[in-house]
Amino acid sequence: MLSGLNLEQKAAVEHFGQPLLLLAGAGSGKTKVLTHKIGYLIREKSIKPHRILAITFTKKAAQEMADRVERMLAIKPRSISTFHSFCVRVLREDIAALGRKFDTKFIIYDQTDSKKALKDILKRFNISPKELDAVQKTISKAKQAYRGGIVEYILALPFPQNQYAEAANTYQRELEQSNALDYDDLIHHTTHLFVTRPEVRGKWQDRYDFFMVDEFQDTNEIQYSLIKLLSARNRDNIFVVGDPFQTIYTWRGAVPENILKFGREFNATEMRLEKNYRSTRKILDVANIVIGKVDRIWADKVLTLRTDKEEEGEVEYCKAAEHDEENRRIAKKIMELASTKTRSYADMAVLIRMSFLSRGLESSFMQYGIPYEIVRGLAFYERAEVKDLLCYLRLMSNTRDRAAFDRVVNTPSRGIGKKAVEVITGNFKTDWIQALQDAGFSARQRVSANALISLIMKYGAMVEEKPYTVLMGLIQGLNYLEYVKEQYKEDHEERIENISELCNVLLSIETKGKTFSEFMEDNLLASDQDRISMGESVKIMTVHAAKGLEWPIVFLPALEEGIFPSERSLESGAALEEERRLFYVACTRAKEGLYLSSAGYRMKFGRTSQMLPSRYIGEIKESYFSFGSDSSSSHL
DNA sequence: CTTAGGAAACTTTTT
DNA sequence: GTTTCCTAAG
Repeated sequence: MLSGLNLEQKAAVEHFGQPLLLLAGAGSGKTKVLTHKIGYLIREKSIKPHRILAITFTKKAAQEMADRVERMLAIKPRSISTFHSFCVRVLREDIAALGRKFDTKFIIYDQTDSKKALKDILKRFNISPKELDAVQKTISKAKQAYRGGIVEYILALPFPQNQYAEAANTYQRELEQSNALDYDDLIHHTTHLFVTRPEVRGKWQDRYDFFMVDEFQDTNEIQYSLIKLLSARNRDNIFVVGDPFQTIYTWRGAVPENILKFGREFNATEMRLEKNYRSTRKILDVANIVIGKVDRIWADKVLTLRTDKEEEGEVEYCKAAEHDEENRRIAKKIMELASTKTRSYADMAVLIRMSFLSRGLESSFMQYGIPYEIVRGLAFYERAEVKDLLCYLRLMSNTRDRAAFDRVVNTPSRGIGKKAVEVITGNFKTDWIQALQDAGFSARQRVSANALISLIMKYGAMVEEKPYTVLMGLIQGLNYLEYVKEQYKEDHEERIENISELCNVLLSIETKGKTFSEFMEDNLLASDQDRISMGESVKIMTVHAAKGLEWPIVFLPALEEGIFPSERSLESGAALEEERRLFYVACTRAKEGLYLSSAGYRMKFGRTSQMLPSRYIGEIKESYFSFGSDSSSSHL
């Protein structure tokens, strides 16, 4: 269990009997430690595999850990999951104990669903839609803080946030009515359950003997509380891993100080991994230069990455006149590297600060015939035609789902517009079928409403088990393909392609015997990383999505003030610190080659504006090398 | 209630 | 350059 580990890694694996805080730098082999630790606990400490709860940041990380453990021990560990999927597991079992309208078939609202719902509510409360993001953020903050009631928490905030309390309350009631939870609710309601229902808490506490949390710097306040609650009966059997310098999620509530808090409150032993096994020397030098200056509270936690690698590796910076040229140069470099036989396209990734940057890269890669793949969120499931159809299935599966109802009720148009929907909403008692039945309509609307009702009722009973069959019937019943041809004249072929792809996906779900709800849940809890294919292609993705991953060759384009660091971060010191950490994360993804670049001019909102090279370039140049000032491309 | 057309707003980062 | 919003005619 200890073979192939260095001294520090070994010490962390063998440590037992007291909480352990492991500060693990980028590429220092922390996944190795985590998996060997699981193996060690099972083999040496006779802890049952399913009694070890390991929390990771993404499903992909969980999957990878589970695979490695399985290869090592031929045992499939069942309790490696993300915070969100762990909470889903708890709630599927015990949500009734909350004493609300939810039942175990609750659904999860994604960002779009919850934004739509909230937008509607804001109208009713005469709050400007401009404040939508602020309201959503406030609600999220209230849920993450977990100080009793959400409404009370918001009321206690300063103006104008305290004005959002009523809207927040309505939002929560609507979610409940829809049997729906948003991402924050998953964790909030679970914690609430554990706090208020000792018997539920006790049951879950007793299920586990050992706790592990990865990426601890990215936990938020409520996740910390949740872990503390869960481990209360086994306070010594907890192991957390983190790196304060890879904190890149404070904007969504991550509290890196949780690392310090954990050290204090759990009286944890602290260990470090500073030896880097990933990157060559030049790459680490660059990363260390940029991360050099950090907040004082972290002064004694600084990890300086070291390597024994003989190879120097390559770091290059290239300044192009404008973004098209930059993209062309990247494409050329990729072609050049790929032609050497030692490199394949799959060895390379382009990491970007903002997703719109992928467009230019995409068109230049297309021109050069470079196989590429843009890794991004739910793109496919967000296509209008795909979402329409899925919302029909959602509504069949859960006739309380308001977001699905709103989308479906008049798509394709059936004469039930805004006014009519208001009438229906006023009639809502138990579910949308009932509301449709009870609404007073004109004769024509009655006919369409009844058609919709019978369509939903016809398939309602079988949608879970036979989603593909239902989808096919639905497309027929709605004459949906005709509607798409009519509605989207220009690109209807592509859209029909998408629908056909959706059919394929649901067919495979149906053949595998998975239910529709399981399929939806999988998708909603998946991370960007879960959508990366193994294919022979250059991956283009955001730096955030690349966290925890590595490639031999990494390109970092658009290193310009206003892009990286981003425009919005320029006003705040804390935000700039986070940009710096993000840049550090980006650099440390590379094993052998790191290609930095910027452009002098870039298109923004369809206008060309002048750009200055990022401050990070300046810092690297200054402390690293003599640099031909006119040369457009330099080796470091 | 629907549709078409033009204006306005818009880009961080995501489980 | 693209998506969303708004208005007015049918």
